[in-house]
Amino acid sequence: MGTTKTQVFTEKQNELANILKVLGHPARLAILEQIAKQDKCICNDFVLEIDLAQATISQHLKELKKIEIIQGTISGKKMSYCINKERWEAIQGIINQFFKQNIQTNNCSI
Amino acid sequence: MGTTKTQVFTEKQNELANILKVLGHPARLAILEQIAKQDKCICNDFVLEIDLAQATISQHLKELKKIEIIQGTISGKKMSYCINKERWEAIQGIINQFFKQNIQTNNCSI
DNA sequence: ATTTATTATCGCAATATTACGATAATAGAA
DNA sequence: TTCTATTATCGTAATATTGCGATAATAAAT
Repeated sequence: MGTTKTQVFTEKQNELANILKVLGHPARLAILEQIAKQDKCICNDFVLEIDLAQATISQHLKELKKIEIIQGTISGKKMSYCINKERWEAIQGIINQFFKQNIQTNNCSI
Repeated sequence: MGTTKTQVFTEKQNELANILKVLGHPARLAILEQIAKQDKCICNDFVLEIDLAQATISQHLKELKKIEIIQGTISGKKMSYCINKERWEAIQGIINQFFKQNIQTNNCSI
């Protein structure tokens, strides 16, 4: 227990759930917002802006990298993170596809 | 520890993160899909469709109710769940607002 | 009144997540 | 080379989540 029973669900459901789960943390949203609007995006920037330990920020960055919504390049001793715009839009698309499904509004008598 | 440091983030970030977190589970996506497309939506329907114990389904329904994306009405001894369409669309809007923020694409040399 | 069907809740075990200090690893500066 | 800055990773503690069986609660059926 404690583990999600992924075998029970479709690939699509698991994939979307995983994306949403990663996005479902305020620190990760804050990081994304900051990367999106800023020019130079190194990990230390986040540490200065967001009141979390450097180790914690680094962990969150790793999660975001896993769903490929951001990517990092090494530039000297610093790390430069940026949005993977294609993936960003793809994710937006996947989410919207979910929300655009037809909703039966006549199923409940409210 | 183990707790998200919500004080550190904006109301908006926490709110969106919370919504995404709830949506970030395949069982809850499956439930939403089933409610959305079906006509009669009682808890037992989910138990028959989704291979999870009744107690587990009930718990997931509770999570979904918390963000008000679904609502339930008692009809006899059965429970009728349906999508809260207004909220559904509002959530879609909140998510899209996040994704529509301007992305600096020239921040990383890739 | 008793039984049955339906759903919520409780209590628990297993696992995951969050956060952080300490430390490693690396590159540039002195 | 030695020091410093930057970032990742390890280990760990606290808490949260997931899932389930058992049980409670309620309404309908018998």
